[in-house]
Amino acid sequence: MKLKEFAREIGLSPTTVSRALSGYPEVNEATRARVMEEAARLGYRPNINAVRLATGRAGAIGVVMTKAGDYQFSEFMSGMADRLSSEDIDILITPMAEHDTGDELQLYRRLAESRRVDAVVIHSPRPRDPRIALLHQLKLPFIVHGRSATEVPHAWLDIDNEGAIKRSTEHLLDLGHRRIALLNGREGLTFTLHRLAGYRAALAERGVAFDPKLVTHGNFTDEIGFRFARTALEQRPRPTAFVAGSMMTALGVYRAARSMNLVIGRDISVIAHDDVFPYLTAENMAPSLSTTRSSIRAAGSRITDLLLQMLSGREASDIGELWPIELILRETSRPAPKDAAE
Amino acid sequence: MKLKEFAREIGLSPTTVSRALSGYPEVNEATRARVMEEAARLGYRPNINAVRLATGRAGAIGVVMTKAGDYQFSEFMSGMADRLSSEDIDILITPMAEHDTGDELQLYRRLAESRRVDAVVIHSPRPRDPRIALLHQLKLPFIVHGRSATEVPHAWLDIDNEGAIKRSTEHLLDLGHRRIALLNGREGLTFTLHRLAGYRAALAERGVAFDPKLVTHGNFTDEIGFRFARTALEQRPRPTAFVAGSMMTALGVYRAARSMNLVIGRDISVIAHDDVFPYLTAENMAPSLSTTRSSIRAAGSRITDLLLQMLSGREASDIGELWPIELILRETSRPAPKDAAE
DNA sequence: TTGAAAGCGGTACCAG
DNA sequence: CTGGTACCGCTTTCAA
Repeated sequence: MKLKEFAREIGLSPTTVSRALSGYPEVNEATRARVMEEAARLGYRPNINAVRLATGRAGAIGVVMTKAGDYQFSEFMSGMADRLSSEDIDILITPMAEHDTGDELQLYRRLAESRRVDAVVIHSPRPRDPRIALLHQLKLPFIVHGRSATEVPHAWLDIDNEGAIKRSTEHLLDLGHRRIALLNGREGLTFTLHRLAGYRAALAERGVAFDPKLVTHGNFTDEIGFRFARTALEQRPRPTAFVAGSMMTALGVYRAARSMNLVIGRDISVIAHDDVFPYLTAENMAPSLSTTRSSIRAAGSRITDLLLQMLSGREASDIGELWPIELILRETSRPAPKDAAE
Repeated sequence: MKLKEFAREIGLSPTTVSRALSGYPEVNEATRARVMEEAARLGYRPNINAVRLATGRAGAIGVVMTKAGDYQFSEFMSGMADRLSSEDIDILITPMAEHDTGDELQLYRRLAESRRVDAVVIHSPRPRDPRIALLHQLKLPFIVHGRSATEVPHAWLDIDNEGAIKRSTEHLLDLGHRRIALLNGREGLTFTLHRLAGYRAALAERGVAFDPKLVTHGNFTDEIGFRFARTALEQRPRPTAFVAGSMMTALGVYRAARSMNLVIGRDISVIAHDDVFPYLTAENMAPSLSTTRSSIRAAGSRITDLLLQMLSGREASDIGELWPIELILRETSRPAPKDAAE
């Protein structure tokens, strides 16, 4: 059923019906009530594409999906979905094709020009991220999940990566550890740099020398966690503690330690960052894993909320949230073994 | 720039331009080439919402996202994205609100009536899944990821869950195991029933009695894997092998075994189903995990492909693919310990 | 508070 | 092979 038919059916003009259904103030309340009721009864629903053409709104928030599978992605999406379930807005996933890899900007440009989305979320920013300048220039509203040092004003939400890793490192130092390895994220990303900064700051404060051999960069996979931990543990003197970037890398560290007959929580301490997953929890690891934790799902929800605010007129430059991280001590953060103190 | 302007600019009618750009056959090739070129030069792009209104096509494939986070989701999505990256079709995620939980059908009905998607993917079907009848009736093209016993004709793609679990179980029986525990999926879902059938069939063939205490149902989380394995391993005689529904439950089984000082691959065998994740791999577990494997990403890709075929006219009832599963033996499937043979 | 009518930006039928 | 034009279904001035 279309608007015209429906309007005729209930003896009103399309105009009034449209206004009643869209919540315009100038409609008599009694009329509105009747329209709503009749719409429900007769099953009238506006054609979304017509609405979009007429209003120019797309009714969707865009997310670009990189080809690399990412286990955090679905949690973030769930968070977005939580917030959007009460709105008439969808999430539009734009696949990033292989050939876009070299030219990611082109993808964002097309997305903006196609007007398929009202706003987008930018993930994994770099300190000077060209996507930010581009979207700003194209005037497509966006929010950055993470942070960037670019001078273009923009909305962002980030967790305190520097503080989190600093705190983990400090805690391990307090426990007497001196050789602490860091499993960092992919090189060049802002959060990776922040984590490194937190790590170095903690060492510097305690007068512990920074050793680049104790730091690695890469994706958050068990494989990388394992390989790096193996290599690190083969050094002499070997590290007595690891700061792991994710639960997956922590699993790799566990495995490396076991494969060398080292006991996590005794010979080796570990503190990992936990994005909070429903299917893999730090409490349930053996031994239970000490973590800095922050729900990526909550971030997805809040980011969506902020984006909706921007679509209602809030200034992007007003928006910037830095979420603190809690350090949760469990069984894997223990005093450094005496014999390893050199 | 809009079609009219662009057409005037290059001295052609909107009609011809539209046809040239959309690949209609009746356009002179020279004209088409020129139009394409000029469009690129002048940056003309059709307004997607106008196209959708005029054609009635939505340009998107829908996926309903349940509130529960699911670590397989993003891999499946990646697969879809792989296939769609060469098409002008997006993925539309519809959040399932809390209040839809009791009435999921309503959500699909709204999705269909809103015409926001051209087709949808149905996940986690049940033997008599009402969504299938509904979408069939609403004439929204769809494909089922999994299987359903409903008589309504429909397209589907599934992996051979029954065969996979049967094979795992048989293999363990061949190795001398007699008390084999099964960590199954959520109750009521088709794949859960299929897996149970495979398990029971293998036992029956070998004349091993079925013991319901050795079977559990639930989400694929490390937590559930741990809890069930603990309980099972406290029984006397205890199980000597586990067939785990996922990598995550397998992690729980590992932990349970360790917590009881049992050695996986010696005291306890494990074969799990692996959906193939880039960040957590069976080879890299310690000990390396024997699995039945099947890429959920490949399934996402193929399902999308089939959906596109349906949108081009292929009959839904023609489509049904059952993917075989390979059993990959690694270190966790070993002969049953002698002393456990009773 | 309500209604008439002109867009929104394309597509596709019908002529030529 | 190209063009004129009536839609697609809703929103939003403008007028009453």
